Amino acid sequence: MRNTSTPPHGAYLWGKEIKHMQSSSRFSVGVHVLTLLATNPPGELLTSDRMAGSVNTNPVVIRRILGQLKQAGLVEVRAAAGGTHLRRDPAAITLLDVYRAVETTDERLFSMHENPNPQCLVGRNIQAALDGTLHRAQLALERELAGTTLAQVVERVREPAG
Amino acid sequence: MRNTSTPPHGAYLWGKEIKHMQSSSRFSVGVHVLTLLATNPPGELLTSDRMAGSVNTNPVVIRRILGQLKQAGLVEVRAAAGGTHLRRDPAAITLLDVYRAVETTDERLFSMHENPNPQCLVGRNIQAALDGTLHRAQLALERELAGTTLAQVVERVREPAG
DNA sequence: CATATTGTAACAATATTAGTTACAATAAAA
DNA sequence: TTTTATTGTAACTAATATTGTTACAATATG
Repeated sequence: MRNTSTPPHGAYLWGKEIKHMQSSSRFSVGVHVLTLLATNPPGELLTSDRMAGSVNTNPVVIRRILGQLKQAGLVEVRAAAGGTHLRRDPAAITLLDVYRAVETTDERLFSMHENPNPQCLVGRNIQAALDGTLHRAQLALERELAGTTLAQVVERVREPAG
Repeated sequence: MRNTSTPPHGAYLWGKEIKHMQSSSRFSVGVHVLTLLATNPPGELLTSDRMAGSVNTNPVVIRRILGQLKQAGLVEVRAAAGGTHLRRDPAAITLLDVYRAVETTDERLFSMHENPNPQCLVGRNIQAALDGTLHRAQLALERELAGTTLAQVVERVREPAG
């Protein structure tokens, strides 16, 4: 019998201790929502119900993601007879901003098995041996996401061919 | 009521239609196992029980991953009084090989919400607008994984400081 | 004050993962 | 040939994440 009391596996880089990285559709929904806001006539607000109609989901799902985008400073949400609008120029919002805003549970791409046997050379050193590569892999991915702005997405949505 | 019959969300690039990308510890366990095999005296075999002792998990978990590594041509597994040994030089196995071998359920990093409203400009074009960036992000990550070999991991395990 | 909207709790359904037990199939060794 | 250790795999549990849903209090706008 092994691992009866300890958690089965754990996180990789950058603090927090949550288990899985479960890439969700939150990221694409987040980009969708922000694109809607960016293409909305300036000054006008959008309700979660309207946005849910475009994404084709439940308004609560939109509100949950809006809450994350709000916390990241990307949007302002007004209750009551309100709605949402962007707080930054679309050219100043990158896909990495969105990714980081919505993928809260575990920002790492790789999980590590938690309790390798320290009496074994490999078990003792495998984590440190992998750390650098996995970190670089994550950075490479984030660099790509940081290279696309919401303004560019809007442009491509407006001109699908070009 | 929306989306009552269709699956809630779907995969992104490259065929297959499975739902979540749930990055597991299978990748790190796979690398751990291969590192054990690479540091094992040549000619000798390792049993799943021995490897489970180093990883600190159940032998069946090891055998499941060995099955995937075998299918990818990285190891040869012999039943009975058997065990496992590498089928390639450690310098000819990259971390991308391992990643692809074990992350079978969904090799994509990003999922897309599946049924955006086609009557909306954004809903109609958001997928295509995101496709290129997400593809490049995935390629950037894979390029990093392809840049580290099992031989390098072995080296770092043997000399943790350098 | 009336009202539309947000924020959030609570729950169901689904999926993935790690861990576990059990056992038939297999091949090496005695 | 028999014994035996090991693999391969099915079946199950527990934990967790996610999406969708209902319900309703809080809120601010008009």
